[in-house]
Amino acid sequence: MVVYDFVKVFKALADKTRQDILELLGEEEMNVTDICSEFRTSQPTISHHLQILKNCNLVDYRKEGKNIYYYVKQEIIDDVFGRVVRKMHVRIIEKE
Amino acid sequence: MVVYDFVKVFKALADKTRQDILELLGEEEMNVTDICSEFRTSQPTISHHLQILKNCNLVDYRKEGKNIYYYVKQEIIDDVFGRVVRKMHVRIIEKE
DNA sequence: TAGATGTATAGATATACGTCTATATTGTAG
DNA sequence: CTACAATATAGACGTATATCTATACATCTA
Repeated sequence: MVVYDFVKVFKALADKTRQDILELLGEEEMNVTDICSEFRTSQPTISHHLQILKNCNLVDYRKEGKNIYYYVKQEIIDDVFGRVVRKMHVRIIEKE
Repeated sequence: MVVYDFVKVFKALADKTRQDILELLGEEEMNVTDICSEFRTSQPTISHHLQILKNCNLVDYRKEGKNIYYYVKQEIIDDVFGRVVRKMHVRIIEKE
């Protein structure tokens, strides 16, 4: 059974840039250069954010030539938030 | 319509002590002294954490004499996580 | 009204974090 | 092999955060 460090996960989510990156990657995988072009932040900073998201297992990457494509690990997102939702007794209301 | 600052909320959740406080309060409301007795942290520090949770609307309090009882605002938790779950396309798996 | 109890605020301090520039690393193509 | 393109790492810097002690504020009770 996988054990999550919820503090680590929430810390990763507690930054606007990383939230935006996750939202971007939620649509489709992207390489670092393309991700960077969506922000006014330097490439090394984006790289740093990607490492943080990777460190808590929310994203992963695959290499293709000199490009590195990052993508969301949806099973992990599902699992983590499933646990959070149960732990916090969240009632998910369906959106009309 | 309420607009949440998700960064603020996740920052509030990105601390073990605050997660533990929320879990405690998830069971039943508690006054500050009783909350403190569950931690090895000073009372001012606990007070500080409670203010942070209060600031992002995850908890509220009621006064009763010289005691202040803090409690979880479950509707907010439900609403916030409902939004997060939709935004991140989370599939909640029912636990067997 | 004094003292005691419960809680918050102020101020100090150490550590963590987000950002940048400079540079290293990896991979491709001439 | 060299030059360029894509990405990561190193190191510096300012700000934010978690914690503490001391103290203020609020409320009850004798």
